[in-house]
Order: sequence, then C-alpha cells, then structure tokens
Amino acid sequence: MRINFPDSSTKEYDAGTTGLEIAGDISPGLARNALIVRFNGELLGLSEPLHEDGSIEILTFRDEEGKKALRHSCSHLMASAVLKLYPGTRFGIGPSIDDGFYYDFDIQDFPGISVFGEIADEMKRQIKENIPFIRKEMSYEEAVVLFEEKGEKYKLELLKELRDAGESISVYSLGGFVDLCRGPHVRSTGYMKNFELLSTAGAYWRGDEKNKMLTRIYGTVFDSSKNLKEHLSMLEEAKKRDHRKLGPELGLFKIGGDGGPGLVYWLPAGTIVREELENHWKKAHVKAGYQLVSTPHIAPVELWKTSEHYYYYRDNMYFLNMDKGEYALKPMNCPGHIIIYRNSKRSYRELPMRLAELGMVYRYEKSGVLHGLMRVRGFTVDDGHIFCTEDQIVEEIQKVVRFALYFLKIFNFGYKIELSLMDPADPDHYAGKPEEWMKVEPALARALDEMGEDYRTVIGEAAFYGPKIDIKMKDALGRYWQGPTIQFDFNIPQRFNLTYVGTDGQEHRVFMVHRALYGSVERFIGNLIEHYAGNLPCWLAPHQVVILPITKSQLGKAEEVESILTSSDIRCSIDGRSETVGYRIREAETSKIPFMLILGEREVESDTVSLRIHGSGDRGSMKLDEAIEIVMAGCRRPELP
RNA sequence: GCUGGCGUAGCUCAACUGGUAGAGCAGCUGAUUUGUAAUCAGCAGGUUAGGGGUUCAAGUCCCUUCGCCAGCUCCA
Repeated sequence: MRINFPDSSTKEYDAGTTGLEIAGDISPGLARNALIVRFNGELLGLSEPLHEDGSIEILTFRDEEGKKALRHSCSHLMASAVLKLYPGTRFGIGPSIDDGFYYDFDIQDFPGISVFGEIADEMKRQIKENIPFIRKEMSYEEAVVLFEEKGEKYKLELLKELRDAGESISVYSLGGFVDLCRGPHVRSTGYMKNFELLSTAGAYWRGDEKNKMLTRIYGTVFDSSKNLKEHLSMLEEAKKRDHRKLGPELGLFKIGGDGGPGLVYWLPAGTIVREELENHWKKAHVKAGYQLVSTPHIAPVELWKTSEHYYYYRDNMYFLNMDKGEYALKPMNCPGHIIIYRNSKRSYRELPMRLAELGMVYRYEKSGVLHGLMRVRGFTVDDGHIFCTEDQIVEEIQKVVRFALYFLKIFNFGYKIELSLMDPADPDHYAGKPEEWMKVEPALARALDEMGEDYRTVIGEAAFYGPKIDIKMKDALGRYWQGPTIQFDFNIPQRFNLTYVGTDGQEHRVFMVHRALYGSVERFIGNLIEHYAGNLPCWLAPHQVVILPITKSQLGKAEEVESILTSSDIRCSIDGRSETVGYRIREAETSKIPFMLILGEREVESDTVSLRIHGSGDRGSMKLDEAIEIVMAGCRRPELP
C-alpha cells in the first residue's frame, strides 16, 4: 500500500503495517514519541494495522490530538485503578480536558483526597505492568449485554444515545477494566509514567443538577517528568498570584462578607488603579472617535421588555418596586444607549455613531459561581455601541479589533481570536433576518482576513442576536481569559426600530455592534493582578515612590523631593518613621512600591539620591535630576493609540 | 442553586479524647536616629461567624442561618 507523509513524500509498505512500524521506519525517536496516528483523517492507535493507501500523520504529545489521547488514556488507567480498589464502582465519563483529564465515578462512601496515594500507587503498579489497551468493535446488542452484566447503568445510557445517533460501538479494555470508548488510546499503560492526581469534586451526571452527583477526580499527565514538573509549578505560581489573596493584601479591594456576596468595595489604593485604567480608557475612546455618555443604573421594566431582556434574562435581574412603576437595575448598558440613539432622528451623516460608557451593571449570579473579581454581582462594563451602515461594517470591525489589540498590547497580553457564527442547521434559533446574517458573517471574516489576523471559526457559537468576535487573552502564566468581545446585534435595532435617514431620504435599519475591551473593569483588574503577580505597571501603581530619609535631619530635603514629584503628578510619600532603613525598605518592597528614593547625609551634601527599584534592588546614588527622570519615565502612562 | 469542605484577634495559625481561648505579624505607646528586605520594650486587641440545643462544663458534639473555598451548570 502507498502511504503519503505530511511533507508530501510517499513510501510503499506491506498491507497490515501498523502506525508504530511506520514511525519506526522514519526514525527511532519518532517511534519513541509517537502516541497515535491520523490516517486518512481518522485518529487511530499505533498498533492498528493499516490496509489501504492513504496519508498518515504520526502524532506526538506536541500535537493537540496526541496530547488528548495520552490524557484520555490516563483517565482509563485511573478508572482501572479505582475499579481495583473500589470494586463496586460504576463509571460515568472520563474525557481529556485542557490541562489534563478527569473521570466521574459513582463510588459508595469515597473517602476523598486522602486515598489519592493509594490510587496513584495502583496506577503506578499498572504502569509497571505495561498493560496494553485492547480495542474491540461490537454490535449495540453485544455491548448492552456486556455493560448490563457489570451493572454499568451510566454506560447503558450512553450506549442508547450512540445507537440513536447511529454511531458504531467500540470498547477498550485495560486489564480488567472495560470501557465504552471511541478512542484512540496510546498502546499501553507504560506511556503514562508522568501523571499526577490533582483534586476531587462533585459533578452531576451529564451536568444536570437533577441527576445524581458523582465523584470526579482530576489529574494530568505529560510526556516527560520535566513538563509535568513545569506544569505543577505553574499551578503553584498561579496560587501565589491569586488576585483574591493579593488584592486585599495590597489594600486594593474587599469583596463580599458583610458587604454582600459578589459585591466589590474598592479601597483607596484600588480606586487609584481603577481610575487610571478608566481615565486612559476614556481618553483613548475619545481619540478613537467615541462619544462618552452616561446612563442611569435603573430603568423602567417596560424598557427591559422592549429589549427582551425581561423575558430571557429575568432570573439574573434585580427588580425594584417603587411609585407606580416597576424598575430594574440594569444588567446591561445597551438599552440606555438605545435611548440616546433614539433621542433624535438620525442621519447617515452622523454614522458611524460610537457611544461609550463605563457602565456599572448588576446581575444576580448564583452564589456558587461567585469568584473574586472574576465573577461578581455588580461590575463595570467598558461598553461601547457602534451604529453604522452596511458599507461601514468592515471598517468599523477592523477599527474595533485594532483598538482591542492596542489595549492588550499595553499590558503585554498575548491573544487568540475566535469568530463565532450561527449554526446553519438551526436557523430558527436566531433573531434577525437571514439576509442580515449573510451580509455580516462574511464581513467579519473579511475584516479579520484583511488585517492578516489568525482566527478560529466556531460554528454555532454565535449569540442568538448576532455573530461575534471574541479575543481570548493569554497571561504571563500562559492561561487564557475572556478578553475583548465584539458582537453584532440584529435583534435590538429591530425591536427598537432603530433607523437612520440615508442619502436617498429613506429610512434604513441601522446596524449595531456591542463591544467591550476590558470586558469588565473588575475582572480585568483581577487579570492584571495575576498577570503581573501584583507588580502592576508603574502608571497603575497606587503608590509609585516612597522617599526614605535615613535620619530626621534629611526630612527637609525629602520634602523638597516630594514636592517636585508631586507637582509632576507622581504618587509619592515620605516614610520618615523612626524605624531602621532596612525595616522601611522591607515594607516598601512587600507593598510593591516601584521606586524607593533613599536620602542620607552623603546624598544631601552632593545633591544626589540613592535609587532602589522594586524587585531589582539598589541602583546606587545618582544626581537627583537623573533619578527623577528615571522615575517619571517609569511612571509615564501608555501612548494613546 | 446543587454536592462536599471550611469559619478562632486586622492577617497567618495554636488550643490532647469536651475542662481557665494562646502566639507571631500588623496596630498603639515609649525608647532608639538608624545606609538598602524585619531595633528593643510595653500596651491593647475575642459573645471562637450568628442563633438554638445536648452537657456539671462547648471553640470542640448536634440542629439551623449566614459567609468563604473547590467543583458542577452558567458567564463580563
């Protein structure tokens, strides 16, 4: 049979040759690293004999599919160990996830994390035995008999679904553990030496809270102990950077408790961070052609009915009953901006009209989902709404994408872009006319293409009211977060009958885009804290400079320096307490103040100052002017776009 | 919301099977005038998250409410 390789070379093999043999033929190294193969688009195990001509790709841990196969395999291994230790266990599902895998078990009286050691030991034992995964295809009826015998009610449920979907049935056995599974898997347990069991949690069968809660065990596995260690230390580092710990420590904010769950109280230092971010945002928006507006926190329920939020978002809204009418706290800013757009008859000459507001919104979130600044009940959306004509769509989208990337660049975030389109199989799910979708979806793709940006298209992920572009931002630990989002809306312009008068004197339906760049100011600050491990860029630092006179006799000079810096808009203070210099430096370091200026007798005499920079230590003495120049340059706000 | 875990001073943590709530840091007062990550001494700080119960006796055991954490579902 003739086999094609990704580099478009071709080679002849005997029918029945396996993927592993082909990998070995290319190089012993590849055979060692190979996990699975992709043959004619289908993922297969390495030991499966190939019988026809086709193209092959040998997949290793570096390939997403290879990584998934290893992790998924490890979930089987863990399940096999659990079965050995807890024979009555029933099995749910055990997929690979972003950074590892999990398996859901129905175990009677599971003691919890304390038995991870035993499970891990059993896994290691099975790894040493190097037990092979054995794949078997069978009919639905055979599979039903097999799993009924074992009392695997969850598997039987899955089986029925597979049958209804007309899928073929395959099972994999690993020693005594037999699982319904499409595969593929790595060849044997010997591949999974570098695993770690991480945590346990409850999870409902099929994610439905009406179902029984199963015990979920999370773990991860890597191709090398080095990579495993790196990952585990990243998790440690993430814990250290947790904004819920750093934020209160640095005096930035307090959340919840007496103040109410999910509600943020910004302390003075945190308020400075917020104001800096918001001021920069406002200036940048004005420069980018937005008009700033401001809308009330509450609005009559009628407005939310027209916008339809009342019907599909009611469970997340707070209501107020006053006077004769009912009001709701705004969960979104759009209706407010609509009121402003509709305030007068609009002409094409006014378009594109870009309205922007840092609008505080309130959403009732279930208590269990609250999480630091990332998930709260009151937050500030850096909202913007663009009203434009069809011809302006591509250019406006490009402007917004560029603008969003500008904000990510300021903070050195990486990013990836996702374009979410409608599901053509389910057209009734969506608001707006099909022809509007037909116009806008290709325009979004074209906007990104023309900019040369890479993006992933996700079919069926569009909001019901329109397609969207989501930018995921990548932080210093390589984690992705929800970042800027740009969403078309066909629903609101229709519901509110938003129009403009065109050159032809006729009224036309306006196109509308929602966009948020920080997303939520609160969440964004949470991201910044973790991204920078609390060492915010100097322009955001609540306290930028502390001046440390060594003795009281330098106080006069210290005040002189302070007034120079203060008049240049630098946030600084003098720490003249009668503590040792070491003590005061330590305190400045732990509170992450970027610059320390130390003044002793020597410095005062020579009109110099000793500069110390947070994290990098003593910079020695220098002319006062020079030090001030360094501080001012360090604290300079980012250039506007 | 659901399942599980947790809740002791502003923070980090002690208090054996129920038997007088205790330290370090931070705070305050005083001494010290200091040269690049912790000077010394003293003082103060608590209805052990709130409520109820069992007991001669509850931080500890039971019930309940609240809050926090992990996960599920959802999401900016």
